[in-house]
Amino acid sequence: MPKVIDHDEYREELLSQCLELFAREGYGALSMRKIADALDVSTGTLYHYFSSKEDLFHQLVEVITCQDLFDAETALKDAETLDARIDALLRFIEERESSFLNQVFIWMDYYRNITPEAEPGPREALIEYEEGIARLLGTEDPEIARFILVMMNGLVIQRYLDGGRTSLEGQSALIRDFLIQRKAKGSL
Amino acid sequence: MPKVIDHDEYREELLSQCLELFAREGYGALSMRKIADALDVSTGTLYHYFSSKEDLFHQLVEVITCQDLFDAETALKDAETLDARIDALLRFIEERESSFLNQVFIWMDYYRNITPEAEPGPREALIEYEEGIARLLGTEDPEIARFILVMMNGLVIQRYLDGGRTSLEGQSALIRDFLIQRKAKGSL
Amino acid sequence: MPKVIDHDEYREELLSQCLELFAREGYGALSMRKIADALDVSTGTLYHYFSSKEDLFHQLVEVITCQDLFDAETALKDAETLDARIDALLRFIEERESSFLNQVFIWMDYYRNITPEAEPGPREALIEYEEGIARLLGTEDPEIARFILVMMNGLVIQRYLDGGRTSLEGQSALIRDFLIQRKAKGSL
Amino acid sequence: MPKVIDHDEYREELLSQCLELFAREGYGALSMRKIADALDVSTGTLYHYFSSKEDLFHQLVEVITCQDLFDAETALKDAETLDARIDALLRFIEERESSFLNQVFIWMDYYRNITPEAEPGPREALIEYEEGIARLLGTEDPEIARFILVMMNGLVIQRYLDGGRTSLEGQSALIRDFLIQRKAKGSL
DNA sequence: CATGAATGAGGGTTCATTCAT
DNA sequence: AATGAATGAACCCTCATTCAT
Repeated sequence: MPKVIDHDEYREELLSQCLELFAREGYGALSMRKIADALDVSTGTLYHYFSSKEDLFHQLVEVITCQDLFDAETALKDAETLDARIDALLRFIEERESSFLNQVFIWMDYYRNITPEAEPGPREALIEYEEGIARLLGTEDPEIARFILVMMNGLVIQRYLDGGRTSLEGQSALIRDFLIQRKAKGSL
Repeated sequence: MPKVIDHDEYREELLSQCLELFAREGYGALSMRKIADALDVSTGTLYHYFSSKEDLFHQLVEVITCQDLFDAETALKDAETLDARIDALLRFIEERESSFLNQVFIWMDYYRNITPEAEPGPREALIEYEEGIARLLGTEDPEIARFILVMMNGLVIQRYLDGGRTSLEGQSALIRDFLIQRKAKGSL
Repeated sequence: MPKVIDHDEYREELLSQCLELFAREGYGALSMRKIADALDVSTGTLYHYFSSKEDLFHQLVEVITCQDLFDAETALKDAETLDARIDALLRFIEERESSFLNQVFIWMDYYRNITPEAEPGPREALIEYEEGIARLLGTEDPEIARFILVMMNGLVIQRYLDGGRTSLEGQSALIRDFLIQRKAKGSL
Repeated sequence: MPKVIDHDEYREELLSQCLELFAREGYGALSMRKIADALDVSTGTLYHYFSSKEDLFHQLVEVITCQDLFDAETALKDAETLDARIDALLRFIEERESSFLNQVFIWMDYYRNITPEAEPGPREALIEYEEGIARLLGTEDPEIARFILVMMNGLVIQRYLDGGRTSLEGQSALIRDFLIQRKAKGSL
C-alpha cells in the first residue's frame, strides 16, 4: 500500500494481483468485495481506480494479454535451429500450462460476460500469437501456426476436464513428430 | 389420479431445452428464474422436477453426454476403410461444431462451479469418447485418440475466441494429414 | 389408509397424527408438504379434509384441548381425600410433562401465528382447566386453581429452558407443602 | 474516512429495536425484510451488521440476557428486610411483566429454531437468575429460588394465554403467602 | 484519496394453495 | 376421493455500486 505512488502504476499493481483471482474463481463468482479483501483495500478504492467490475476485467484482459505475449517472445528467441525452436515452443507450453489455462478461462469469461457487441480485445492477441508462432517456426503457412494454437488450447482444456489424465509429454511428442515430418517434406 | 403427465419424460424435455441456455450463459450467469422464463414454466415447477440448480445441471451434463456419444457412434459406424473413417470423423466434427462448443462450455462451467469434491461426471464421458475414437480409427495407441479429442476441444474454443477466423477446413486438412502420416508409420 | 371410512372419522385420525409434528416443529417450521409426507397422503388430500393450514391447526388445537381435559378428569376421579387428590394431581403433572409442553408450544403458536383478532380458542380450555382443578381441590378460591395452572406452565417451560435441571420432584414437594398448609389454615 | 458511525454502537442500537419484533412475531415468522422495514433500513444494511438472521438472533439473545440480569440486580439491591425484599421482588416482576414475556418467548424460540447442538446460551442466564433470587431472599435452598423462577415463567405465559384474566395481584399475593410460610418454617 | 455504510435488485429456494385428472 | 403438477409470492442472502465523511 504505497502512499505517494503514481496513480497508473498503482492501478497496474492492483490489476496484477487480480489475475489469479479471476482465473481461479471466474468472472461471475468473483465479487468486488472479494477482490477488495484479497487486495487489502476497500471497495471504494477499487472504484476509485476502476469504473466498474467490467472495466477492471477489461483492463485485466489487456494486461495479461500483453504480459504473456512478451513472456513468450523472450522465452523463445534463443532457439536457433528449427528443431530447437519446436522443442522450445513445446517446453514453453508445458511450463506455462496453468497460465494458458487461466488465459483461456479469462478469455472465455470475457466474451461470455462482457457487453455482447464483439470488441476486438483478445482477438488481436490471438493474431499476434499466431504470427509469433509462425515467425518461430519460419513457416509461411498460417494454418500451421493456428494448428499449434489450437493444440495449445485443446491441451490445457482437455487436461482440465479429464483431471490431468492426458499427458503433456505424450501429446507434445505427437505434435513434435508431426512438425518434424512436415519439415522433412518441405511443407513447413 | 394425477395430471396426465409422465414425470420423467417431461423432466427430460425440460432438460433438453436447458442445453442451449447453459451453453450460452454459463452456469454462474444463468439463474433459475431465467431458466423458468425461457422454458415458460414457474420456478416452482423447476424445483418440482429438479431438487436444485446443481441437480439440474448434473442431469443436463449426463443427458447431453449420452446423447452426443450416441450420435457420434451412429454417425460414424457406416465408414469402412480407414480413410473413410477419418473423413467421417472430421465431417462429424465439422457438422457438430456448435454442439461441441456447448459441451466444452458446459463442462468447464461444471468443474468451476460445482462443489469441489471431484465427481466423475463428464470425466467418464471423456474416457468413453476416447475409447470410441480409438475404436473408430482402429488404433491401440490411446494418445492418438486423445490427440483427436484435444484438437476437437482446441478447435471449437479457438474458433469461439477468434470469431471464426480459424477455418474448419484448413485445420481438418492438417488433422487428416497428421492421421495419414501416423497410418503410414504403422502406428494407426 | 382405510378406504370406505367416515369422512369425519378419517379427518380426526389425520389430525391426531399431526399433534406431535406441530409440537416438535412449530407452526411456522412445519409445511403442508411435510405434514402430507408424514401422514403418507398427498397435499391434495390434506386440502380435501382441511381448508387451509390454519384450519388444520385450529382443529388440532381444539382436539388436543378436549382430549387432554378428558384425560385429566378420568385420571383424577379416583382420588378421594384431599391429600390423595393433591398427590394425584401432581403425579398427573409429572407423568404428562411432555404433553403439557406440547400444549403450551401449540397454544403459543396459536396466538402468535393465527389471525390476530383474539379468538377464544384455548382460552376457554384454560378456564375449563381452572374449573377442573378447583373442583378437584374442593376450593372456592379461583386464584388457587390458577396458581396450580401457573405452576404447571412455568414448570414445563422452566425445564424446557434449563434442560431439565429443575427437578419435578422438588418443585412438586414445594407446592404440595404449600397446599397442605393452606388446607390446615382452612383457606383452601 | 468512513461515514461517522460507530459500527458496534449502531449494531447494538439495531439489536435493541429487534427485541420486541422477535418477541411478538417469533423467530420463524419474522423475516429479515420485516425487520429491515421495521428498523427503517435496507436488508443489505442488516447484513452489513449481522452475518445472518441466526447471528442477529444469537446476538439479540445475548444482549437481552445481560441487560435483564443487570436491571434485576439494580432494582432489587435497595430492599433490606426480608419482607421488603419479597415485596420488591414481586413488584419488580409485576413491573417487568412484558419484558419477562418477551424473554420467555425469545428463549423458547432460541431452543426451537437454533442449531440443535445445545449451546449454553440462556441456560447460564437462568442459573444466574436463580442465584440472584437466592441471594435476595437469603435462602440456601435452591428449590425456593427455582420456584420463584417457575412462577415467573408460568405467570407471564398464563396471562398471555388467557388474555390477562389471571390477575397479577392475586398470584403475587399467593407467592408472597408461600414465601412467608417458608420463612415461618425457617427454610428461608 | 480512501473508507465502509447503505442500497435494492436479484440470486437460489420453499411454501401454501389450486386444479386437471 | 385422491393425486401431484403448477404457481408465484416470499424466504434468506449476495452483489455491484454510490456517496457522505
